[in-house]
Amino acid sequence: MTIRLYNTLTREKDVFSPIDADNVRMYVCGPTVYDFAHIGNARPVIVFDVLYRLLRHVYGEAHVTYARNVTDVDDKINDRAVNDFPGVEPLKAIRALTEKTYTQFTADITELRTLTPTVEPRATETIAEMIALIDKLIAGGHAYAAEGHVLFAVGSMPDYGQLANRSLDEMLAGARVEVAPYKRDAMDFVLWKPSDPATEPGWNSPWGYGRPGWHLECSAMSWKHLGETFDIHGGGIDLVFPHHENEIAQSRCAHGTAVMARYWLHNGFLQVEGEKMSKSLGNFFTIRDLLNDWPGEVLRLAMLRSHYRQPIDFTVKSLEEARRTLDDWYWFASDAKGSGPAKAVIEALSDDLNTPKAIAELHGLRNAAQKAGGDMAHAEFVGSLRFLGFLGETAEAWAARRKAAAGINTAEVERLVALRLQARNARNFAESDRLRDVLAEMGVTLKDAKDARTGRLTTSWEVKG
RNA sequence: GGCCUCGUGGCGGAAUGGUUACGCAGCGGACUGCAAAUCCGUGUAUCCCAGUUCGAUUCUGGGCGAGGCCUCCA
Repeated sequence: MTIRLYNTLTREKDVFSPIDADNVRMYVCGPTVYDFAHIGNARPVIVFDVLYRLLRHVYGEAHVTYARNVTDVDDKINDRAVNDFPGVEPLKAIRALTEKTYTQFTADITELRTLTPTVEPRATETIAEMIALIDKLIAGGHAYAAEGHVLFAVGSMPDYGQLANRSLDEMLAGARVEVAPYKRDAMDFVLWKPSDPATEPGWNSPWGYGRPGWHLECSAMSWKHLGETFDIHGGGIDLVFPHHENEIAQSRCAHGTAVMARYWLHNGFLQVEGEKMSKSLGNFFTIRDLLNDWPGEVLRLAMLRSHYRQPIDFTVKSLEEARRTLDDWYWFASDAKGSGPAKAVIEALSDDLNTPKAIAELHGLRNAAQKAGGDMAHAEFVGSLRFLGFLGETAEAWAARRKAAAGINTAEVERLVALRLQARNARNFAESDRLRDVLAEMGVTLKDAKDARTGRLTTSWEVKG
């Protein structure tokens, strides 16, 4: 199976060929854990989860290493920690905050049916590697210390700007950065900055008590867990510049390598109801908010209905459609045993993670199973769904969610359903229709059928949205 | 100002140098006391202009429109 991936580095769909097929390595920029994760944060988590699943399928579960970092030191975290834990020593305060938010994050994305990465390194546990990286950069003439800071010298790297496809001159022309007086070049970025021991977290270093720059964290964590060069680096498209560009600069210059990662993948942005999500517009949703109203699999399906590089417009309508689809899939699959994923699904995913096409294949498998009615077709449909992270619960549990959400009193509903069936059998249609309306009012949908053997009328019910 | 995406039916959303998926909604039919659910079937689209070509939605150029990045951001 040939996997093709759109590589930001080459601006083309490249054939994926791992450095070591026995150990395929992928790094994805994870969350900065200072608050609840929002639905935009969920996109890369879901997208790269699908890629992880595909790689495991193709190369074997034991042969893929997926690292997704946790940024647990950052100025936003510091500010929040000072606020939430006044009087607590800074390092302890940020740990308390990040421990809490990281736990929330994990709980949220678990509901999105994402697999746990092989390793989830924390920045604060990778400080030694960061200092070692800075040492290497200074020794190689790629960084310099100035006024308690250590800065990366972009001028020391001839092809800086390769990922963003931008030259230094172009960047300077449009730059809106304030230039600190101690910078040699306006585009130089910070690797290490001084901390006030009283109010800011910090660590001892050869350049004084301080903390790492954001970009450095990912270079250190990927190095520690995946090596100097690895296969895939992922993240949101907004990270291309400066974050990923700077990671590349740090890692390549420190290790003297031609590439940091061979394939750079970036997911598109998410909008909400046609507008950029922001707190001021009032369309800001955390994953937790949405999970209160929608099952995680609905969010997951709604997300995968768009190709990962396209912008996605997250709307209530799209969630409703996704829920309808999953209702049908759960109902139709009805806990059948699954086989492995269908070849067509794997092929769709192998073409730069074409999840919309993969979903179309799922519909095709469902309809084929409908027509064929055989276990084989059913098994492939179910197996493909499971492979993509759906059908994570029983059909009964899925239906129960709906009942719980609608506040259904099961005993009362069944009493009314029985009464209606009685009226109907007595051909008292006025009464049976009245009861049907009462039930509809409660959100209950009835399904009438005839028992094939006895010829008796039967009624089952469910909650539909 | 610089860099980069994108523009497909009512909506979402793939693909393709020639026959344009799939889902939702709509419509018709079966079933039903009538419905619903379910099943079967079905209409509708490639932003505009020019070029290349036997043929373009697809390639090239221009235009118009939408969005992103260049600053913390998934």
